[in-house]
Amino acid sequence: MPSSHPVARSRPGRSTLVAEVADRLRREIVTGTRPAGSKLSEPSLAVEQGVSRGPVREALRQLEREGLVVFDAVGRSRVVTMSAADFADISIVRVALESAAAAHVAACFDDRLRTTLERNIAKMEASRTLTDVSRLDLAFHEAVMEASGRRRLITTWRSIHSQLELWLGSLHRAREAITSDTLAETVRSHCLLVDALAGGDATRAREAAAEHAGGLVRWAPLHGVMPDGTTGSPVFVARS
Amino acid sequence: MPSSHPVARSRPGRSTLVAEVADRLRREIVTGTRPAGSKLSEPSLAVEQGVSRGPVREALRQLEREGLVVFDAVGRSRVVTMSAADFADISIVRVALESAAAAHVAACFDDRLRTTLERNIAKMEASRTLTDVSRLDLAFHEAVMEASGRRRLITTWRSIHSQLELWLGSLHRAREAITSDTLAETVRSHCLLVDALAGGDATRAREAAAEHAGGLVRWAPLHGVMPDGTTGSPVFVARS
DNA sequence: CACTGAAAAACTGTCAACAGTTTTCGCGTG
DNA sequence: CACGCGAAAACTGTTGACAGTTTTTCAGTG
Repeated sequence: MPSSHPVARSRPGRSTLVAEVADRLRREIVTGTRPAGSKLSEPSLAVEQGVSRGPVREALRQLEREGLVVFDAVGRSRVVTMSAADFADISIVRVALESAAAAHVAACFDDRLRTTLERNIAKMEASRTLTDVSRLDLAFHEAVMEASGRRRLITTWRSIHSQLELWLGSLHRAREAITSDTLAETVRSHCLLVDALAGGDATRAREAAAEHAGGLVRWAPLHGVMPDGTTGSPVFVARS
Repeated sequence: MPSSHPVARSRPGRSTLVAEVADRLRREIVTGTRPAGSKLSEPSLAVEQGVSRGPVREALRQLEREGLVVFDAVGRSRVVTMSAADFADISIVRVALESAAAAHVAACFDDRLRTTLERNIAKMEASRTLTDVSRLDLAFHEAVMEASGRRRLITTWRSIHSQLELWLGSLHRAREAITSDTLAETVRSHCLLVDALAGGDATRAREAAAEHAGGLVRWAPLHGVMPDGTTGSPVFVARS
């Protein structure tokens, strides 16, 4: 297993330049090396990364698509600034997509998937940092999405993937340890989801996924630390 | 009301060159002027549209994001080829997103929205071609999505918008007339959705939206005409 | 000291050109 | 006639340069 996230590189066989720039920049953004709101000028990035403006331009557009970079009306780009409201926004999309995927996965659940997921949960139990848990959580859901076999569901989910990483990362930088309570709750929640998926009932799986992802919404902002370091009350998501 | 679709142009104040190319190309693709599978070479497009390769390149990447263009492993681009399975795929995402939006819209439904939607339905009743109905249908759902006020829900929905247009367009070219039965059913379905939204019950609204969008899945492929002109049986979507 | 305004610096949009690779085409051969 | 095979054409990835515009700097002024 690779140590880096299974991030959505561009097409595999392709020229690696724009992908390299995008990967490096993505990492710098999600790790906080480039803080929210930082200016991203093409010439600076070009010399920094030792390439010309072309690839930088394309990389920035890709990161825009991933929601990590925003362009203003004049064409200038900055690292996105996310508020709790934005996180709620993202979570709505996440819940929608993961619920749909769960309903389909329930219909094609097999032992191979069970093994993958349970192995992931086992690693989660052995984790001691939020960063590790987060990485495993993302991998867990990536596996579920892929199991659904619905290509566009997956690509759409991936398009918000990085934003989740960014938000969670900003949370973790403020609070790296994880309590055994939180960990146990996380593990339990994932086990429940696996059970629901294994049950083969689409409706139950859908609801379990919604509950699971919704749990994160209720939990994450309650740490009270916004990505910009300020504290604020989370904007809430109406649950039906 | 503008005669052209309220398509997702790039940033408004921006340089219009890449947006222009993308818009023109998009129209040519969804209208079938450029059939599925057509090669799209940067130099040809550049001379055709009287610009250099740069803007063409960016426009192609944007259309890739919209799912209208695909790149192979070598970097060559073609107009996407959609199968009934792809349409089912897209519909899954659509149902997921529109259901989520409906749940949120139910909580903030007002008379302004009601007027917009009912006016749209009225125009629909007066339509005589599938093309017109489709355009109004898309506008209807765009209005609902926007009413949800969830930015990422909207942008994500927009990212599959063009693919729906492409699929429906290919269907319509094969069969331009619309029976009064189909029209009545369409209108009825939209009215039901409005009622559900107006009801203020998130769960009911969510289900109504799923039912509504799901109806299209069951209906559209049954015309039996695939975008490439062949006939085939639709791949089906498991409903929970 | 705050403020105005012009000059300078920086940045984006666009273009044309080059290098390496892939595809296409036509020719010769079995 | 089918089939390799090599040359030519075409295409993508990348670069550097130029024009127009925006932002920043800074000197001069009240």
